[in-house]
Order: sequence, then C-alpha cells, then structure tokens
Amino acid sequence: MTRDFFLIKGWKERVTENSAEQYDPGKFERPSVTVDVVIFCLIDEKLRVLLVKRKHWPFQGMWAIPGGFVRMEESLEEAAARELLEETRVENVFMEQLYTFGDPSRDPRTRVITVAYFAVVPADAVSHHEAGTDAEATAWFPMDDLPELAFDHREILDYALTRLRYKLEYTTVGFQLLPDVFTLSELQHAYELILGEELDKRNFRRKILAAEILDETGRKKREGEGRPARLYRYRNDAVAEVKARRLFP
Amino acid sequence: MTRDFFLIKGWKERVTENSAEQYDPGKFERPSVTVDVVIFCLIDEKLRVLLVKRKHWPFQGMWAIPGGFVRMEESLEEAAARELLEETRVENVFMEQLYTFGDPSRDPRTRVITVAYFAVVPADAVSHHEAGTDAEATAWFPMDDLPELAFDHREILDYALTRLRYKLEYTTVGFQLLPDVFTLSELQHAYELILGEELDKRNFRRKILAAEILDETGRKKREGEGRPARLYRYRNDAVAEVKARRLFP
DNA sequence: TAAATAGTGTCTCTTAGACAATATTAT
DNA sequence: ATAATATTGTCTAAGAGACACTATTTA
Repeated sequence: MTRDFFLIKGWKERVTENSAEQYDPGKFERPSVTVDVVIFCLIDEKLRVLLVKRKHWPFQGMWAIPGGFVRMEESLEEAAARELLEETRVENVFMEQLYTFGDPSRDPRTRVITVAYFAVVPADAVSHHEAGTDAEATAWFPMDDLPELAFDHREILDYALTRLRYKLEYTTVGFQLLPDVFTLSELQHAYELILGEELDKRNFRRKILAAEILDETGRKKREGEGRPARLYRYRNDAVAEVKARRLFP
Repeated sequence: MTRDFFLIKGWKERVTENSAEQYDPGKFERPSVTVDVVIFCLIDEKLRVLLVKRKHWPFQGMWAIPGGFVRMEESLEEAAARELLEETRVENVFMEQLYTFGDPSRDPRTRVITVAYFAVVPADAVSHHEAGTDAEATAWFPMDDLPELAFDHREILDYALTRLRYKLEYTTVGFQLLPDVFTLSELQHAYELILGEELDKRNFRRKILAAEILDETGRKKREGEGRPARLYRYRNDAVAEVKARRLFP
C-alpha cells in the first residue's frame, strides 16, 4: 500500500534544533505544575464553591481555589482527585479537566502552570459544613457573592461556571449535585439556581422525563407542607447512552 | 454587607502542610512542560495533519505531532503559536487549547506534561508542500491513513478530530480551512471531508446562508467545467456574534 | 377549608430532514 | 446538443416555548 502524504523540506532545517525531540530534558529551567480544583456544591439555596484562605505570601489572607503541586509519580487526574479528597473527603464524584492556565506572570513566586479541574459534589456528601470563626480556613462561597481571589482564580471560576452551565444543558452533570433520591421540583430548583433563571415547570418535567434517565422509587417525600412529591433516582445505567446525545435534544 | 458562607475546620489542619500555598517552589522535582500543536489542513481532497519524523530516541523514526518545550518567559499560547510558526510559517490562524495530557509514563525520558493545541490553516497559506524524498522531514498525513505515532500522540489526534468535528457544527471553524474567497460547493465539500459523510446540498446552503455570515463578492469562479459558481467571503465582523449562538441552530 | 406544593395537556412556531427540477456555462 | 456543475422550494415531522388548571396533602 502506498502512503499518501506530502513531504516538506528546506527551511525547516533551520528551526528544528530547539524542537522537543532534540531537547535534553533537565538541561533547561522548568516551570512548576499545579492542579486547581473548582468544587461546586448546592448548599443552602445557593450554588457554592469551596475556597481556602491563604496563610502566606503571595496573596496572603486572600481566598483561593484549592490546589497543589503535581507529584512526579501521579497523573493529573490523580492529583486532582487527591486534592478533592483532601479538601472535601469526597471521592468518586463528577470531575473533569477544565483548562490549563499558564501565563508567565500569574504567580509572582515563579513560573507556575496550573491545570484546572472542576468537580461537582452532592450536598449530602460534604456532610458537616459547620459555621466557625476560624479565619484561617476553608469555606463555601456563593458564586454570586465571591470575595477577592488570589492569582487568576477569578478567571478560572468564571470559566468553570460557564462550563457548568453549558454542560447542564446536554449532560447529566446536574444530577450529580443532588442526593441519591430527589424530587423533580428539587431538580428543577437546582437547575434554576445554577442557570440563574426560572424554568417552566411543565416544559422542564416533560424534557427530563422524555430523556428516560430517571427511575421512580415508588416512595414519596413526606416533609414540609403541601402535596408530597414523588421521589426519583438517577439511572446510572443510562449514563453512557445519555452522554452521547443531548439531554434536551 | 454580611458575607454568606460556611467555614470548615477540624481535620483540614492535618493535610494542609503539603498544599500549594506552603510549598517552596524549587524544593521538589518538577515535570517538563511541552506544547504540542495538531495542525489541520485540507490538501488534495483530504483532511490532513502535519507530522514530524523523530530523529532520536525515544520513538526514533516514528512520526509525532510537532511540539516543543515551553520557555520560562512565554505563555502557553505564545509557545503554541511559536511552534505553529516554526512548522508552517503561518500565523494568525484559528488555534485553541485542546487538552492537557499528563500521564506519568507518557514519555520514557522523564515526566513530561503536554498542553495540546489544535490549529486549522487554509491550504493556500501553507504554500509549497513540495513532495520530496528526504525521510527526516515533515509531512501532511491524511487523517484516515495515519502512520504509527510516537508517545500518546494517536490519542491526541483522535481527540483533536473529535473536537474539530464537534466545533464544525456550531462555530465557523470550517471557514478557516478555506481560502479567502470560496464557493458554497467548496465549503460543503470541506464539511463533508471533515465529517466523513455526505450532506444534502439544499439543506446545507439554506443553513449557511441563514446564518448570515457570508458576503457575496459579486464575482464568479471561472475554472473547470460546468456553470460558474458564486464566490463568497467570510464576514469577519460576524465572528463574535455567530460564536455565541449555534451556527446551525 | 385554606394554604402549599405536586402534577398534568395543548397549541403554535420554528427547525431539520427528505426530496427533484431548472439554470448556466464550456465543449 | 451534451456534459458538468450551480442554484432553487416544498412538505412533513419533531421539538421548544408559552400558557392555567386540577390534585393531594398538612395545619
């Protein structure tokens, strides 16, 4: 079989001497690489993000997205999952790579390239978010009322929120923010909190049910006033299938 | 104004000692960081990608996506643009970050994390792709007939193709593969080559024209057989507007 | 029985896809 | 005239959005 391709030659010879393949790794100065994990959660009627208060220079006293340096023996995903576990004690939740931020001046200490991830965790998984007075701590900030952030973390958060809203429309990421069983009103409420707009109840329910990704538990929610609502559970067996097409086709 | 957030304390104290903010950069071993640029082009009736043949260990003699180490003073985008310029002498074309690949074993030399970008260049910009016999060279391979690739570059290429096809549907990236003026048949042909399927001529033209992103040049293409086709030009002033909504809503 | 929340159906408009005949040019 | 390519419109089906009333429970 004859391969069909075009070769290029000539001027290329001039520039290849500093290309990657002839580079001796370890000869030049290297950047540091971190992972930062944007962790979303629905708590107390708001979409919130987990932030940590910095104790040291630079940006001492300012809030930052949790993150840490990538270890030599772990993958990026492992590093991100480790950070998530350390900060929330949660694992096996939705997490995906968001974007890599590498502006040379984003960290005043040295060149730091950060691979940002974003995760969503159900509120009942981050069990005890007791309010405290310890100022050197970790806190769930509402996305609509963020403090001043360290580094370029505001930009990262904005991008993460854009991605979350976007994925809400064509994936099942929204279900990951809710407990195992939930009512359709709770699901719609979660969508409304994240999108920041109200949705029509009938249209919302029609679309969700048409996607055939929910199972009725047969049980009903019995707390609060008003008519008890049916409880649904997310059909895990439907994940792969649903991710291929749009949730709202 | 009272800020509304929850503080978390307690077990966190145990794990913060190796978090990023207390890390002394330079204390630990650092990975190398490269950018790899997947460069697509429509040449000779095929969607092609630019590959370089490796001259040294590892993967000596195998083909690889062009790339190189990120310099300490340049941003990731600058590094990617520099690689693109070095390999193709082209600049100011569509390019965006694709994904960051960081498996610890992806490079046998050392830990190398690569930030992959993908670019599309019009065929008339990479002017002279003269066929040659120099085996240590650069070549445009058709995406449907790729050689064995070095590192995890096959995975990167597959992902880039998926992204390109996806973006074809809701952005104007397809126009970037064509010369400044083009006919609707040529545009449709480009779409068909990339998507690997035939499209209905009437529906395609209706959608493209409905998007109102093309200007008629008033000229007609006069070469080849058959009725001469109208020549169109992409409306650059429409970019921002069109990217917000779907090209094919 | 009043208050609160859950649950349900229709109409219209837009869009997507299937489908074939005519128009213009060169040879 | 013939060959080759360009250009154009209609019908139908599915989905999206707007819209209001009834059902079930607790206090």
